Amino acid sequence: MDLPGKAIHGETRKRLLDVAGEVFAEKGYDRTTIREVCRRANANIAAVNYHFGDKRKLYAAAFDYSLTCVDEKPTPASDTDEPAEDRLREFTRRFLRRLLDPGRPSWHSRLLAREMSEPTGALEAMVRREIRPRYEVLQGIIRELAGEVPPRVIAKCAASVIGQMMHYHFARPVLKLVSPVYGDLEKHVEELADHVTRFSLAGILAIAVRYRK
Amino acid sequence: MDLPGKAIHGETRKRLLDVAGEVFAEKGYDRTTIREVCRRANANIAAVNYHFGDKRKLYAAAFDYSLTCVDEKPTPASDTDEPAEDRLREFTRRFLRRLLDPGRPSWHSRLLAREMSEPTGALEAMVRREIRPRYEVLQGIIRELAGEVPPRVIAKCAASVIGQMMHYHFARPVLKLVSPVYGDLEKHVEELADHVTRFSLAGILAIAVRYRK
Amino acid sequence: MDLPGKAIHGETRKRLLDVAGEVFAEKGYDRTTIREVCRRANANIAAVNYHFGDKRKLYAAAFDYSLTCVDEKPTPASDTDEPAEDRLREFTRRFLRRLLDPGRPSWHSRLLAREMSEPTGALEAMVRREIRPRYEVLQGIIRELAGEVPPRVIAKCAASVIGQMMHYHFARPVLKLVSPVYGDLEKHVEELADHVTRFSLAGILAIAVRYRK
Amino acid sequence: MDLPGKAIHGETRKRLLDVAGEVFAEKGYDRTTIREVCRRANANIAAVNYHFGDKRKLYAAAFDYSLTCVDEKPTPASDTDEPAEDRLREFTRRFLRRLLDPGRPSWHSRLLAREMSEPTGALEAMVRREIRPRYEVLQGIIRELAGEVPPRVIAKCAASVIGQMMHYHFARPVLKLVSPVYGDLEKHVEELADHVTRFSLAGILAIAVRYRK
DNA sequence: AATGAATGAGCCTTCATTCAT
DNA sequence: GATGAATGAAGGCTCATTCAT
Repeated sequence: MDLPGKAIHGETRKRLLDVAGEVFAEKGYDRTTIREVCRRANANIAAVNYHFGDKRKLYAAAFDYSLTCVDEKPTPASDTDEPAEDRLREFTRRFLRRLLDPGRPSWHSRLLAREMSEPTGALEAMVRREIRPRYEVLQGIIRELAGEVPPRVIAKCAASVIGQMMHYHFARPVLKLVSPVYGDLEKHVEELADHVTRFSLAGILAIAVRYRK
Repeated sequence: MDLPGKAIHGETRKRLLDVAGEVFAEKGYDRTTIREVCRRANANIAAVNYHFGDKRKLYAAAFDYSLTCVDEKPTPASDTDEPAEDRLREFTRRFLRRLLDPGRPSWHSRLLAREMSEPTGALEAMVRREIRPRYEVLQGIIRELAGEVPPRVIAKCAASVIGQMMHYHFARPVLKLVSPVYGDLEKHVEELADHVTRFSLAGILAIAVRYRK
Repeated sequence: MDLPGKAIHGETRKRLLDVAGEVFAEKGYDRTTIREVCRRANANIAAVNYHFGDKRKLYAAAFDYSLTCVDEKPTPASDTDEPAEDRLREFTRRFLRRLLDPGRPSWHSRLLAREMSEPTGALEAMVRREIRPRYEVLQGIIRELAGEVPPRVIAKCAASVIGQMMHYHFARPVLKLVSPVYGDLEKHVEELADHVTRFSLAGILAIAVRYRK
Repeated sequence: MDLPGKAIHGETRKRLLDVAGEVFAEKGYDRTTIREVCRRANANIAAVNYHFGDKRKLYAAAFDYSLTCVDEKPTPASDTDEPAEDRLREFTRRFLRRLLDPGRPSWHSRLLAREMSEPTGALEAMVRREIRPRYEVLQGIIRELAGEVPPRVIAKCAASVIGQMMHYHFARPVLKLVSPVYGDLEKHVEELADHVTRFSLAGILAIAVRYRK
């Protein structure tokens, strides 16, 4: 007998995961209630504890799941033999597109943003699987551009590149209040990518020149 | 002899404000309980209601108070006739010092960070009073460096400069996980300021050159 | 062996309803705490929220439940072909018995009394289901006694009959203070019913005679 | 120096009393907060406790004060040598006028109504000073109409007369729901007084006749 | 006589969690 | 595998009241 709302065996867990990602991203960990998650997932109130143990573990699972969902290869820009400059441009374009494009399942990056400003312990896996690889790709590019410079300098340059882009994500509400220009800017991803690329390119080279003999 | 729980008339409100700032910054809005604030402020549980009305208003007041507490003048770098390059250096140094120096009452900037990632409505005043003036100072410096370029370009450069620095604040937990280098870096404010200045200087000039005839 | 606090599945709701009726009737809405209701119902403090949503809805449910509990048929006096006079006597007897008999679950009528003096919105259903039918029965009897008189006159007579009886309920504390006689009277339901019947019969006929040609 | 809102010495107490009567009548004892009373009386939050001791005593004082405020003589209908029938008419007219006339300071009777349905202990004085005298006047009239009948019978008749009238006060919300006719009726005090007089007159005489030899 | 600050008790509500089925 | 009933801990808030001035 098929009761309405009764899903296929084992489907509940997946639905829970999907909904949890959205809700956690939307409201943050604390403001999210497992009641709402269960309701939106059309599941029983006890389902979370049944499938995941408790709220925290649901969060961890949702977070982890949000990573495996990302189909896009994170490192395609590195293993080519294009010039480093082009690869930098490609890197920023991809990064910003992913960060700002409204078409994407935004809850993924929002989840990340939340996790960054209030880490719950689920961050580590994410860094290992998502963030660090990107940093490494970027550092590879920078190394090629800068030549023989200490790793510390590479690190600073990488942070400078990423920081410029992340700013448009994190400071979004502030930027909009600072000037209407920024409200408009976030819609022009390509323009931003171009700006960041040029700005960073010059920056990297200027830094590097000090370490050349 | 000062018995706990019985302070000088009118002191409680101030104590509440101080403690609230710390706790809100430390735990975020939701995880903060007015019970804890009151306990740490050595005040009665009803004191918040009496002095501020409710939790949200206490938050707003603490936030606002955290702004008025900042004694440092926000715009000393602009009204000199030093070369723009030096003023940029001075700007980044001040900014980073304020952002990262552990000696400062950290809850001020943490409060800001929280407000940025989950705005509660108290953000607007802060932008008007704190953020925007700084952006304007910075944009003044950039304009001087870049010469005749569209305001939109100035805006992008300003975001690039600020973004580099804010990244060390916002992404702190992530950076530490990415590489131990970053954990060390945040202790060397002067070094970072120097890096950001050089990197940005080159970036700004490179961007500007495209708009020169 | 029945451990307290762990009753048969689904029993709690009913127990809550029963106790709530009593307590609300005894203390009024405001003075009633859900804590006490839960304690007396041997239920957890959160049970009210779980089963009814909140205090107000518990009240509404208890009120409604108190209506469905009344097993006695409200209209047996009307569908006979006894003389109208006898039916009036039967009506008042039933009414007063129900109003004053200490053997009955008093919280039912006390709940009604409370609702009358400070309506909470639950009154409408009660009027529709309990009060109006009785008024209509009574008006039927009066119409038969009075003959062709305007509906407005019927209405006034009905109010006069009911009012006499309700007075013993509502003004009970006052009446006892006015004279000890009243303290005694409320125990003699049959005597009161007889009095009200005779008094009203004469009243109705006296009123009616003015409208006869 | 005269601060605005600063009243003449000793005025506060009186203002408090006035406001308290209104608010208690409007909201009932529990729903009334000392804060609101003080605010509306333009007095300090501690004024109630200062002048009256506590909330309950304020209520008692306001209740008592509401009695002394009634300028109208309660017993003018008795000391004439008009025929008893006319005096009954006059009694009901006064009673209903006072009960229903919207022009009067309604909080007086509302306070009484509240006190009747949930006595707080302030009722006794009121009965002694206000209610009992009226009952005695009415019983005098009835005695004159009924002749030699037992006091108990007089008492029942008095309750029948008063009950008819009080019903329009107490059951007002119910009556309006039962039929729109009642909503209209309460505006026609004279008509109601006439009805009650005729109805009661006949009732009293019919009761009395059984005790005549 | 009167005040504003401060108190402590207690209420309703909400939440994550667990139990019995 | 999954559910609905039931729990207990705690949180925000409100209120009458008192204290020091």
